[in-house]
Amino acid sequence: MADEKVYDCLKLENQLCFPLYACAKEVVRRYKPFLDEIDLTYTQYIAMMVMWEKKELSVKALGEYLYLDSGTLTPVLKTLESKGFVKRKRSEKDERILNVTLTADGCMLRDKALSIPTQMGKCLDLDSKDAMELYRILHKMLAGFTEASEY
Amino acid sequence: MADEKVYDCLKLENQLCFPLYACAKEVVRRYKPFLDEIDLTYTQYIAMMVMWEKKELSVKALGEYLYLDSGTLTPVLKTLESKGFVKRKRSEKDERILNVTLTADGCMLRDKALSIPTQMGKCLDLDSKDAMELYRILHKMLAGFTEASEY
DNA sequence: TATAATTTGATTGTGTACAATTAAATCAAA
DNA sequence: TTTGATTTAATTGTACACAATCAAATTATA
Repeated sequence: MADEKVYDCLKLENQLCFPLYACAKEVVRRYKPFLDEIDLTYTQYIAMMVMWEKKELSVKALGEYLYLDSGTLTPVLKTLESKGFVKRKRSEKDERILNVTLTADGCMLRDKALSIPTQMGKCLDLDSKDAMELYRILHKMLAGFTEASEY
Repeated sequence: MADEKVYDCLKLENQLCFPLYACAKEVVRRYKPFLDEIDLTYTQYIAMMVMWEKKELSVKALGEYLYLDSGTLTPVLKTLESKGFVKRKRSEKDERILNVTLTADGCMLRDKALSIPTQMGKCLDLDSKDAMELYRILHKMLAGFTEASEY
């Protein structure tokens, strides 16, 4: 009686959220040895990815790309600035806006990071069909989230 | 020249890890309003899921289910104990082992949690085919991880 | 133009995550 | 059986993550 079927929906193995949560953590953990070599944490790495692409960006815009708020980004960006990879500067037109720009050192770091995606790909060993499916489904979910939060 | 194709592999949109990381965070965030009602955080919730099923467990065994180490679990379990949902007690046979047991209050919480999986399911709005695919791929990845870390 | 509302980051506090170290207990080998 | 290795949690330190609040600047409105 203690293990009635009513409770099956609360079993860890029947959750979709849990493998998502656990996988995300494990993947970030697998990144660590590679990211250590370029002195970045995972959060710093994805922030740099956007910086490499955009060169200059406000904290707000960066946060929208990364799904992170200023409470998380402020310390991350301060660390990246102390490492000399980005500069933080208030906009002259609107002092509420803080613009983040890539430095020469930050730009050079891009070349050091080039090998990381391939190395990670190997260590996940997911066949390309599954990888594409996973990519598709996750982006579908994310799209649903941004849609739902804008009313 | 600044945006050569060599760097495409470092674009955020070409990563598989990033939507995984972002989705996991968003899903946990979506849980919050529901979990607030039973005074649990997400980590506490998944710990309770295992406790509801197993009734009694060592910290180590719990950590293996959740992919979490004692550095994370110790404070989580102390909080759950302070809320009266679990008891922590050293094993008499082997004092290195700390056994966690479900209390009557902890057991009762299970009924309050019953509606959460359904409510979350609605708010993710993923069709069942995609949900099954996602479940399959994530578990495949997790299996690959545990395999790779046992040598 | 005052005043109110909004935008934007920063700050604060709580709660994970995890590596590295410590400490205690148990187990294994010579 | 004593020493050495292993197991198991706890502790410490660093780094997110996010809700809530604050503060400053800008924009909109009466």
